[in-house]
Amino acid sequence: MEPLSQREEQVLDFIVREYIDTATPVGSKTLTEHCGLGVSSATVRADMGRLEKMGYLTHPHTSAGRTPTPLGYRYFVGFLMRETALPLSERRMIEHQFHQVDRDLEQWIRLAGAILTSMTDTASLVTAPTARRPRFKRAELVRISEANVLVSIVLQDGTMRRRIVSLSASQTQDPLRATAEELNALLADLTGEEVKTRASNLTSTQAQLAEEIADLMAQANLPHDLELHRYGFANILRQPEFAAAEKVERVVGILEEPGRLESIVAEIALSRAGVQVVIGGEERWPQMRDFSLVLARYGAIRRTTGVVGLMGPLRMPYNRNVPMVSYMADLMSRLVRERYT
Amino acid sequence: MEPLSQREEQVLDFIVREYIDTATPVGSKTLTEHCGLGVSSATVRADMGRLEKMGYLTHPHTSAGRTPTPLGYRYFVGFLMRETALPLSERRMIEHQFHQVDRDLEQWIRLAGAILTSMTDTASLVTAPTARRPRFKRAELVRISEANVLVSIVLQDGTMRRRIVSLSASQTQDPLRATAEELNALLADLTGEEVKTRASNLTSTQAQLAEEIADLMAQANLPHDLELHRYGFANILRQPEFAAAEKVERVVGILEEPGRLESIVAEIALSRAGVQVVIGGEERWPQMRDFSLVLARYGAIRRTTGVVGLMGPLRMPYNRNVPMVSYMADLMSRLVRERYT
DNA sequence: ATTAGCACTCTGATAGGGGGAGTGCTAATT
DNA sequence: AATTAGCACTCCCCCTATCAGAGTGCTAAT
Repeated sequence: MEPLSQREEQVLDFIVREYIDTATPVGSKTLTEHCGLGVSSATVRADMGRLEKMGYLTHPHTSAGRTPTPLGYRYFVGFLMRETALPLSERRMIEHQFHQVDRDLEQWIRLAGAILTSMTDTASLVTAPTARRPRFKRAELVRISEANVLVSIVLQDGTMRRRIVSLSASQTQDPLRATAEELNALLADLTGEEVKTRASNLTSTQAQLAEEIADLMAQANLPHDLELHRYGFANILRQPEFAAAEKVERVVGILEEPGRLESIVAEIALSRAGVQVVIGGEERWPQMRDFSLVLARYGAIRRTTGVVGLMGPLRMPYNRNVPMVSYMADLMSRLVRERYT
Repeated sequence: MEPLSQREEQVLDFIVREYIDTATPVGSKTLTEHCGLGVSSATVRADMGRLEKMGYLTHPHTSAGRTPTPLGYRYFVGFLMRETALPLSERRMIEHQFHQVDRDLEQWIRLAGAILTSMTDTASLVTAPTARRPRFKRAELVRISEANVLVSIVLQDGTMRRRIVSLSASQTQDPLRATAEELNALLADLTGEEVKTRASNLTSTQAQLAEEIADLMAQANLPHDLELHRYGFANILRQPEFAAAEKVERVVGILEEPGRLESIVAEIALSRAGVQVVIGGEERWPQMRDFSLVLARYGAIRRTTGVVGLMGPLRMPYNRNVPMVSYMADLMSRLVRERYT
């Protein structure tokens, strides 16, 4: 693939920006008129033809203007859109809102989602920060009935899990409390796998409970247990590209299928640091064909990390949304570090 | 309002059933042909006119057939649709699926939602069973950093809450554990209000923690904290009445607005026992104009109760869905009682 | 390499014209 | 008094034709 000439880049750049703005295919004439490129429409047409052959643009049909392909957007995000910092005034406004709110994780998450959604007019995604390799902190055993015990565990990152377990030997509350204390001493600060191996050395009731605990800890790491909070999906549907009914179904389908978005988000955001932009699913997630994700990890690196980001149509203002997500991730990181260390 | 004659009832009955089936307005001719009413179309037309004047039917426009109004559906549900039990074969199938699955509350909830959705082709709503007036069981204090403590509480019904609290006086883990034990002894089996009054008699750290606990318990009772699980909303959008874009937005809007559905569901289902059918929001919830809810409470009466149900378009097969929800509520009640008592 | 010019293509909006389904009314019938 | 047949009327929906507009692709000239 030969590299793009400077003018071709300018043309692509303008088409992407214009299309993001107007949602209508942009033709050679409007292009030459609106951007001060000193060439005629015919020249631009030739460039457009080449860009199309290289896969950066498409036609909806003969005789409509060009629209960017996912590849075109990717080129734009990678090479053309120089990333600018979020304006100070907006940063101030956001921080102000965080100061208004209780120092409470759940509230931060909700606020982050609400701010992202309202400032970008697309859907936002936020997870709570969790430890990469969670470590056991404490377990609590509550007798619910004859043989049934509610096992609730707290991990070092503050994550909680619970499950009702049927014990093979029934116990009253007092011995249970003793068992819990023993387990807490034995398992403190262990990872899930370590709990599991430790379990094999224990006796009946304790062994059973330890295995349940190991299982709960393993579950906490599964992507579909990520607890991905979603906000503002109605905004996506307001975009003109989702006027068609079958597109709407695709949105709702992705929204609903349990664990689908979670695993995609986990894979993307946890793979690398910095803002990740995934446009149109990139062969890896065909059901995301019509969507772009702008995600960033936040938290204390190598310890507790969460994800914030956006999901929207391909045609989204990347040059605004990327700095937005980037700033929000920084802010959340700062908050988490202040709180958890 | 004069009562309906027998033939008028038959006409209304047929129109509702036919419209539910076909989603197209039904005219006088198709009516006389398909149902063995021994009268001519002109007679039926007269009846239809009267039914329309009384508010049970509408026209989309002159010279289309009639469609039921919300009032028409309500009459149908209340007086015409005699409720039949779910066929034994289906009951068997459902129970079988519950036996396949671990005896775990979360799994039951997910399964109930999935079954309701797949067997009715509409959206389903399920909440976990919670105590009407939750009572404190145990609290756990985990030191997270200098002055911050993770307070996690378990209520008698197995509900869990957590919050990070900044203590005025910092403490190490060991005194915290002692504090927790003291609090657990002091607050055992108290309701939220009782915890609150008890808090005023305590000293600094304990008082602060007890107040946080009372606050957490109060929050657990707020409708928007209901944890309403939603399944199959994509099914609603497949219905022909939601082809229009602005209707789709209304669906997603209701789905998203935090706490909206929760409070509606709470108010309806917790008001009375038995299956509650709310058609078109009934003046009370105007944003539900286009939807019907079929909800039922389940659980151990006066103790732990949850809600199962359906949400769909007005035009839904009530004669199938009501028994469906009714059966599911019975089944869940049985499971909960087996488990929790 | 660029450009002006031109033929061609496709969309989207607009208007017109049946066909069809269904109503509402009236007068006749039972 | 209720029912019915008949008929005029209304409105939707689908199909078609038309036309302006926008944009392309090609070619020949610069």
